[in-house]
Amino acid sequence: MIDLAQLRREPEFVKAALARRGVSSDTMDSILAIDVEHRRLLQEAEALRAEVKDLSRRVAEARRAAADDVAESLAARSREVGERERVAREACDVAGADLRARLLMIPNLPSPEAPDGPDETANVEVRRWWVGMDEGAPFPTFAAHQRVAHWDIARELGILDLDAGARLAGSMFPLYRGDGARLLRALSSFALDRHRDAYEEIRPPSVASTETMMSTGHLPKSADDMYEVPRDDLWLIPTAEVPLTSMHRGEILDESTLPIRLTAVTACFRREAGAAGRDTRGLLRVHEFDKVELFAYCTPDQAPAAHADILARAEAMLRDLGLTYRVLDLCAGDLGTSSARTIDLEVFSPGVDRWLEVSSVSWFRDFQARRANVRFRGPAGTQFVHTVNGSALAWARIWAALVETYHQADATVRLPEVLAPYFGDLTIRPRMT
RNA sequence: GGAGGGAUGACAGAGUGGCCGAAUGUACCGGUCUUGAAAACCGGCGUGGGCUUGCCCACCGUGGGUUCAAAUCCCACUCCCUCCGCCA
Repeated sequence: MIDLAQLRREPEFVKAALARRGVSSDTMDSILAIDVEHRRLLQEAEALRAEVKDLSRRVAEARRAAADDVAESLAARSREVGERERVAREACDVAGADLRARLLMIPNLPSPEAPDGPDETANVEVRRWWVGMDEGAPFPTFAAHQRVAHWDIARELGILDLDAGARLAGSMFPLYRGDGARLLRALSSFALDRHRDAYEEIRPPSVASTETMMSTGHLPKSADDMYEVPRDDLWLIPTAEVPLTSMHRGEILDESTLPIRLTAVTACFRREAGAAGRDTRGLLRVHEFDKVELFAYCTPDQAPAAHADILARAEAMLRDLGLTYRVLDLCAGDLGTSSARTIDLEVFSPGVDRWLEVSSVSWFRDFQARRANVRFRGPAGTQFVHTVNGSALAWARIWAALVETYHQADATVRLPEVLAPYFGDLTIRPRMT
């Protein structure tokens, strides 16, 4: 949630920032108008409330003085004022609820560093990396055997059964088998071990309450993108960011404990409601995938370094996996609701000949912390923490990129050395069954 | 799923209708004392909101209700503990 006090204090600044991501100035003006009205009603209700309290106090005094008739007349007056207070309070609550509902729909202010632009076409490519680049090698051309789509390779090797997944849950719910399943397990272990030096491993629930979903900004705006369990008022998490952000909800942290850095592997569930039929072959876009997330609660001062650390770790993993990737600085118009700045990592998957998003490293400033009410106590008093997070990494697309990149001329897949401790024999051969 | 007990400030723990936003202890911060520290003593010490910055309002798990007045009474819900049942 944006800071209402800031909106009042410097409305033109906030409007200008939000205009960069398509929020109209009229929208903000109507919020400001409701805020004025809400405060007027609040003052009215509170003044009446104070009067009721004062009268009640005098009732008690009169009772103590055994002046029962005085007490009764004071009580009668208080009843009357109380009735007016109830009316004022109701009007105030209506305005307050309206104000809050509108504020919840307002996205975060983009960071000044985020480039201008209306949508993903304006994202800025910061750099590319490929094996051998540092030694001056040109962007790879990829051999013919690398130009085979992962779904074809996977069928041949028997490591992915999309038909079975569809039978179980519908299309875009992949079922991995054999070495395909084992590869996912290896990737998660590889990532979690790698970040153990600084990030505490968490295994959170895979579902979250409506309140929890509100904290990260996924609700109310993105309800259509998530799976709901209405009977129990729960939602399947679209990312570990959701539980990790709420882990310390409502707490006041001691500054000395910051940054609190966490990592978790979870299944991530996405309905992909707006993307039906687009880029959905194979593992390009699926409803469920595993992902290792890196996350930090930090002070505003620590946030840039924490954000950079997550980006550096995600990139280092891609390099160690020997995958070709590029780094995109998301423009203001393409940022997620809660984010002030986001750097995406896209891996190049030669068989499908496209860049696939495998990580999104975001800095939310205090937007999520304000919703989740996570603060810290420092020398300057109590203030909201900053949250940052990023994937390291999303496995379905990494799986696809690995299988395509490392597809050999002999039809096997030869995985990168870095996975040896987790996968053993790095060669995936056709299943003998 | 059933029965019972509980939820109060950083923590512990009083408070069962009326100056209770809340005793007391611990922790924490400042001071006195001390060569220094400890102890002792003195003082301070929750969060958020509104405006005429001194006042007002809200917050005792959450949401309703009763009352002139609710931490306190009533109802529902959530979570924790104990026991029973079921169970990977």
